[in-house]
Amino acid sequence: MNKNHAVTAQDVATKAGVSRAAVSRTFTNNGSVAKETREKILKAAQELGYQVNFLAQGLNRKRSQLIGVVVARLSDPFRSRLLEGLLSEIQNKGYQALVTEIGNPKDLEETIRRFTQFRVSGVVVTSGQPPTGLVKECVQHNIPVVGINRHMDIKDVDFICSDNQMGATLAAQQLIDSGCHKLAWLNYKESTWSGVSRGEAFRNAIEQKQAEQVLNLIQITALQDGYEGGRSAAKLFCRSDERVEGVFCANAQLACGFLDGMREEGFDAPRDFHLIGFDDTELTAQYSYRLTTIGQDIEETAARALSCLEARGRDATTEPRFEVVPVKLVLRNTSPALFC
Amino acid sequence: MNKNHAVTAQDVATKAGVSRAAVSRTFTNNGSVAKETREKILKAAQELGYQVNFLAQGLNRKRSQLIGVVVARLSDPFRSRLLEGLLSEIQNKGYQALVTEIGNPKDLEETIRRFTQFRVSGVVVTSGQPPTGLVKECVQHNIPVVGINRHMDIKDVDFICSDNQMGATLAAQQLIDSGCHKLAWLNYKESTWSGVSRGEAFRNAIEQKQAEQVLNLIQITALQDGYEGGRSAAKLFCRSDERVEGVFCANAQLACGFLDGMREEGFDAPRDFHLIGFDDTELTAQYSYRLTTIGQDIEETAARALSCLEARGRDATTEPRFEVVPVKLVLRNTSPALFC
DNA sequence: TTGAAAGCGCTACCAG
DNA sequence: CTGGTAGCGCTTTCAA
Repeated sequence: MNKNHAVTAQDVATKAGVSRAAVSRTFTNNGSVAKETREKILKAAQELGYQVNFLAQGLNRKRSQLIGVVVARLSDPFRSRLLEGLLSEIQNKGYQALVTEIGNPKDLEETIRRFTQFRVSGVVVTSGQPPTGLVKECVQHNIPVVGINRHMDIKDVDFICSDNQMGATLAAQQLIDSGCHKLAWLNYKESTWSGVSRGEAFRNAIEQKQAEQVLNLIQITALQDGYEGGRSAAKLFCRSDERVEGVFCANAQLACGFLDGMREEGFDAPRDFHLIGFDDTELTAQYSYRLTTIGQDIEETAARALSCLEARGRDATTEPRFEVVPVKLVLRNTSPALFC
Repeated sequence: MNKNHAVTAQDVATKAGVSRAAVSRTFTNNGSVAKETREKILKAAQELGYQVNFLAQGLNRKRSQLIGVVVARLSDPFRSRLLEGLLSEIQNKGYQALVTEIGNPKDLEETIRRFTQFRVSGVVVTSGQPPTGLVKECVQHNIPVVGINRHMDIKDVDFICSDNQMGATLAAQQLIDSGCHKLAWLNYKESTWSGVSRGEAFRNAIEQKQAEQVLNLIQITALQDGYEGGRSAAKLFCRSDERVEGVFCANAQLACGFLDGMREEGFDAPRDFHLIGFDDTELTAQYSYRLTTIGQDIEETAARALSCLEARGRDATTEPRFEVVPVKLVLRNTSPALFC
């Protein structure tokens, strides 16, 4: 077999009877190598089982083919779907994902620091509010940063975001067309930027429609996030005297919880009210929920994120982008299609 | 501010008036450094914002503080929970996770190769059957490998596995104690080792009980995996003449799907039959399912996986471990607690 | 097109 | 305890 020691470019060079510079060139498609030489090298490498040492390569280039990904609460199906999409895109582009989960936003600092220590080629933030200072550090280190479904006022950071405006408008349209007049917006008390932004867009959409007919919009606030938050919100809501005909939720987990909470209280959709959630996940499609949702285009989002990273990697002074990815209305049982 | 160039150990050394060897020592807690010197260095480092370059460090040590994690189908809540647990453990122990998702088992080869190129400190395989040859390659490179919820006959690889035997026995016990005589085992046609193993254990448990009373066990085979697999299996099953009182499923997704499929056909648990699934996830706890499940101890599993990696990292010739993690029965609505 | 050589930033050994 | 030094394996000018 092979010697116990890992096989290096020098080994290949020796075996092929060339310099190790030539080996490097063939493997990085960088300099020019005579076709014949190249083949000799490839053959030798093959036989020896040579593989580039990424650590050494990165050290030299001052840049690894690693991409840092910041995630949180993977138990939320949407978040894990997003991670899945990112992983797939990252791998397709020939990078490797360095994934860090942050429990509380404070961890983000240490995380990003770690990323820089690995000289990552880019950082994707899908959770937490990147502390401005830290991101600046990345920018200083010349590491591109892209945020997904969030926004901050930081120079030189790109953002990819689902079209909350469009989503809210589609939802409002659907609810109103279904004949709902008493509408509600359900969101978590300490919602992220995404949630807030969806709420504002929904309110705006409703206000526009108010020119044509009388509409009523209330706000339901969940004290927790996720499924349980939605569920308790529903129970609390039922105990109030308010009634509502159409509900739009900041995310799918909240929506599923709300639906279940209402069911526990004896109400159901679409019989007693209509319900639309943001984030189309496997869960929302399941028979017991069949939630009408706003579907985000995860593949597109991931693709654009990577493309931002690469663009800014090439030229750090690119004009910061804020890209909006179209969403679509996925009609299911909780607010069914209209047959007019 | 700082010079544009990243600050190196040499910069710190110069500023502190020591050699860069001393800097290295303080930051790796390796050699011995006078307390005073150490403080000088730390201070200088602080002021300069020095951070170890992990690429250089890894290159030297021939080992990075990276741990490779192989995952698949993160859309399955159990899998994403497991990843979450692993990430948390990996980070707590001071490593960073290099996560790769593999679509089909063929990708595993390239993946593991990439891992070795980064000189990872270990590899956790949560999906796919690691091709023996590849794992051997890791072992040759002296990279510890641990598999979770799977098993192969490879020398020098450790395995951590939920106690399928115990889970199946608990499930059998519960169903029988609830008065079920006609039992069924539901699994995906091309199930992984875990599923198969759970099925065998269930069969055994039933057979043991048969000494005491007349029991009947049939097998329901899902043609797809996951929720949809369970759902179609239920529909198919209902169309047959078979009837069943207690069903045990290889995993939670299958179980949820089966339940929904049965509901679509007008049956429900626990009214018409009892149902127990493997994998306790957030989904199974939700009101619309409230599935009785066998709960795996993910934190414990992750902790043991890491501990195996570290043990084998220290001494590659450790006796291969096959560790079994206890599970527990989580009683919910689909097979409620007995009050005897 | 090719090879020699100068590092990338850090660790670890060895002598002092 | 400390500093000098020899690499780790690769990339990338620079001449030839």
